[in-house]
Amino acid sequence: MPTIKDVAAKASVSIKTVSRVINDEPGVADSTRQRVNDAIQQLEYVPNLSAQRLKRGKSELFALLLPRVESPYAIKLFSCILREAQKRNYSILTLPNRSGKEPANTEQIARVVKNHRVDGLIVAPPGADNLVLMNFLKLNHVPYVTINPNLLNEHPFSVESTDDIGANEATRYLISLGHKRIAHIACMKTERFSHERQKGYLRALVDVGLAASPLLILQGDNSIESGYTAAQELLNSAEPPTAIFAGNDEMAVGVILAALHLGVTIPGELSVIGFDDTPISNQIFPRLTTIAQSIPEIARVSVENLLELIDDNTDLPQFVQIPTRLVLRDSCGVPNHR
Amino acid sequence: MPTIKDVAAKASVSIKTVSRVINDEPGVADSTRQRVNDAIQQLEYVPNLSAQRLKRGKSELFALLLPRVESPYAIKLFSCILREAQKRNYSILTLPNRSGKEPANTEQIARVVKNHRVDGLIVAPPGADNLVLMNFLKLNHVPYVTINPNLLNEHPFSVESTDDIGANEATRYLISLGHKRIAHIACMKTERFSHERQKGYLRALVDVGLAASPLLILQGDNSIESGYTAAQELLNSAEPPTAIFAGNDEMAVGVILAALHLGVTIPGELSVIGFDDTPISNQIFPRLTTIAQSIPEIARVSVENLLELIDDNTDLPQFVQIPTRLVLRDSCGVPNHR
DNA sequence: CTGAAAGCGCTTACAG
DNA sequence: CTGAAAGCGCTTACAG
Repeated sequence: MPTIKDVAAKASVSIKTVSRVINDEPGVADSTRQRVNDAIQQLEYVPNLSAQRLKRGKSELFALLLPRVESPYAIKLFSCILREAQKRNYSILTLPNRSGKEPANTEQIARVVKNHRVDGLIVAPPGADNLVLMNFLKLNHVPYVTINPNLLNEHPFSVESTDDIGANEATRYLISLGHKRIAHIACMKTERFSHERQKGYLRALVDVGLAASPLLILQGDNSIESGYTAAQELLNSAEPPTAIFAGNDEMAVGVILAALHLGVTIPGELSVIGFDDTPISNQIFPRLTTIAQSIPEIARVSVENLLELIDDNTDLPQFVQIPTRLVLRDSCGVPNHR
Repeated sequence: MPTIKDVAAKASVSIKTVSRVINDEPGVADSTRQRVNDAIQQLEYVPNLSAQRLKRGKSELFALLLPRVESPYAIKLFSCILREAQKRNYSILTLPNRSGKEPANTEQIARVVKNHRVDGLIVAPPGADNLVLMNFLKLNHVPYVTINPNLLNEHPFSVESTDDIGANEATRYLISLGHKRIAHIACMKTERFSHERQKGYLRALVDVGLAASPLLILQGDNSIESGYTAAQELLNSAEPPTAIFAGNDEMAVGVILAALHLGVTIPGELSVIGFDDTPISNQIFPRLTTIAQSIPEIARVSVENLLELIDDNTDLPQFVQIPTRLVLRDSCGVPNHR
């Protein structure tokens, strides 16, 4: 492959001048710049990144700690972060995060981070809960941002969605349709967002003077199956709800399946609303009304603020919430008397 | 950060000796090796990869052209390739591939490949159909392997699943249960695997002397919705099938939803089998019997053969098929007379 | 506006 | 078994 020397020779200039052209530095005569660019074109020259990195002492490389790669949330996040990084000429090194607690894994991640001299880390959930690793990053002054951490105030900068407000909006929407018996299937207790969403749900009920019955709040585990089981229990109870707010879309899908099985029509006899706007929510029948997280926004804010941390900007907020929004589809309607 | 010089000074040896220890080269006295390792430990020294790459002229970096990052297939593939690469001390650079045909995108990918001096590329579907890019790789002698390309014999090395055999096994399984009217919902025609799967289906019917009625073969587009529509048409026809082999799991899920809507029980009145063993196939009710592709195997073979290509091994097969396997769950049974 | 020198942190022959 | 020298392909001061 051609090097900077080859270009310099071809354009009859010094390598320094070629370097100026490559890096868009001022102080090169237009005619010279033209000659150099021609030489670059002809030789199909592309700078060697390793050499640039070595000299600059900057890698222009982010590491992305991406656990549970299989979830649609993680994938969407990944592709959005990739795009944001690329806009800014950064590359992404993906670090798998099997089990966040395993010390061997932490050790390996630390090594890779040092080995590649990454400029900063983006820690997707549940990576931020690995405090050993987070501590390593702090001790080694590796800038990092966390997404949706369970422990707030432990990190230089975090991003999350307005889970509380989103859940509140979902519930208020059901109330506005006329529902009075609104059930909630909660996400796993270990997730902070699960409590946020439940809080938003409860507040909506209280605000309009509806009683929040413990009989209407069931614990799920985020899976389709747990939504299915919970919905069966609710629909077979003495006083079944007319609407169910599921803590996430998977469980909402479980609710739809249970309703189909029991011959309960949606949205005629039961309204269902989910959370996350996962791909499946737009593919299931009926298409699911849900609360969308703005993952592109989360990605953008993560990358932008990581760059701020790298530039040692100290007056950043410690965390930012990205607004959710209600996505109206076909799974909610006015309540029916059965 | 400490450099090789710091380690050398601390251990009172030359940097060359440190280099030998880092790279596990022979010809270092055990006591010296020990001293160097102690120094490395104390300084928490990790070699600078950019310097190593620059000197070695090897990047130990693969690029992964990963399109449609959102599909579960792509995600699984991604995480398996990541794992395989890491085992061999290779890093993965992920290249987004918006639309495979866009020339600007091809240009950008070509630049990044050169810029990073990647040792080789893994091209996930449908990247391999971008012949402009594949040609660029060939012209620049960048080794690459393709996964599931639509054009075979165009690439140095390709991996795919035994789509034909898998579909054949699925259909034979339904036949073995006693089904005689077995429908097929085909995947998008533009995909070669779609034809392979249909071929396997037809061969199974012909082999036992069952007629392959065109009324029983419907065209889908891989989506849940298209499976739903096709299943409704089939189940509402004069002579409905007792079993449906869907070309992929998404369409099989559509079949399940349609059956629920029409009050057709599964597997009592209708057997359904899918293809791919996507996560959803194990979460839906009833859990879906399907044909699994071995994505870990595909990843392993891709990475291994890419390394062979990089080592200039010329006696590789041009393509390899990875066996599929039947995954028995709850969506198939003996046919019922309605 | 342009360039010669030094050096980033390693590894590759080579010498002893 | 160990090391001094050269150089990978760039950029960073500095000089003119």
